Amino acid sequence: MVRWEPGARERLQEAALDLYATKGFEETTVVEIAQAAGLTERTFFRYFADKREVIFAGQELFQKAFIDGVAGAPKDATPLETVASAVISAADFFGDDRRAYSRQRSTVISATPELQERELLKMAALATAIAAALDERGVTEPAATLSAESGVTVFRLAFGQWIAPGSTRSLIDLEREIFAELGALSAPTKS
Amino acid sequence: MVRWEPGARERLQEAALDLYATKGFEETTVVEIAQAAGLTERTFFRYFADKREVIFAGQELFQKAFIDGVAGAPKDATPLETVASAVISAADFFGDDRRAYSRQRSTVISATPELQERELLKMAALATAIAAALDERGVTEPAATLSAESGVTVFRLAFGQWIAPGSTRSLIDLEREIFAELGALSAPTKS
DNA sequence: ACAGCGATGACAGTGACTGACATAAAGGTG
DNA sequence: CACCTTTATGTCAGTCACTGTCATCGCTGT
Repeated sequence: MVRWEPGARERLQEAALDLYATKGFEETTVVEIAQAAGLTERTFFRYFADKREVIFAGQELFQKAFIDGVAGAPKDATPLETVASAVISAADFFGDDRRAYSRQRSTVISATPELQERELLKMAALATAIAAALDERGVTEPAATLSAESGVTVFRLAFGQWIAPGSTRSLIDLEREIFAELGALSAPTKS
Repeated sequence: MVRWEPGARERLQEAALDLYATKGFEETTVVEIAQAAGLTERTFFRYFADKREVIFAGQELFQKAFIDGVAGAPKDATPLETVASAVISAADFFGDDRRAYSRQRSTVISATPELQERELLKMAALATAIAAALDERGVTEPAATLSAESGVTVFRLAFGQWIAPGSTRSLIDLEREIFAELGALSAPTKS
């Protein structure tokens, strides 16, 4: 096996993120991305459904980790405990090495409503998949959806703190902390 | 005051929903919507930022009801109770008279990923606004966001049941029921 | 009558995205 | 090695969402 040459897909992804970060999403044309990758516009659209999707490709493994985490949770766990265990186990995907990349990517998304919409759609799909996995385990609605959505929200909050400037704690720690707060929400009023 | 003539904005909204429902969103062009309303494409874009937005215009009052509901909740309520009270009070917006319309609108949205994205963005904005209102009341993060997101999720689930075919119960009832399930989620494991 | 103003139309332009077809490189089969 | 098939890419034309600019039309107050 010779040295790894990045394929067209990888070159397009890198060029796109780079241009979105430097010029801005709207100011970047697909033609520019394609040229930067040494390809044509038409080829771009053979790899990615649209201009937004190039930022979100390759999250299937990460989403699969969530689902597997649900399936692998202890059988006697409550729905929320199940989701917590899945969310925490999926955090392995985000080690310190990915922090800088995640930061750049999130900065671009935060700056672009169009990309935020797409991210919300991905998260909604993730929540739906988690709810379905809970269903497999016998959790009924609406508990399944409620737990799944809560878990995704915790993940998003933890992820936001994880990539915050100056943050140095691990994603797992942050998730655990926020899950604890979630549990405290339904606690009786302190009197 | 003479008889009410629907203005350009209303005609566009009605024509758009009608066409989206009958022909489908992607198959409908903005020119068609404008023609159906007796206007031109250019005028459409003077009233709505894009082809999706025409379906979502006029939700400001409804979102305002949520925020006011948060501000008007009893001072000794927990964050989750506060949000529940807000969500429940905002349900007044959806009486039985709006059910048929809401159904048609939701059917169109469910059939169109592009519209789902926009709806998710609106819901995310609503959750952010609710969290900010909680902040005003002294609720700290991440409890504020967690509560707000939970409340919005409950609303979405209840709304989904409210417009389900054959459904006849009131939105408020459905919301109460699902909030109860949410509270039960963090209950100790039944042993 | 006229000046100003708000709503609309007309028109040209950009850029995302698609379908159809051509081409070229890579690999297997006789 | 000639041949065929597959796969990746380029080319081109076309549609449609969306924008900037300028013209026009009708109303309103003076």
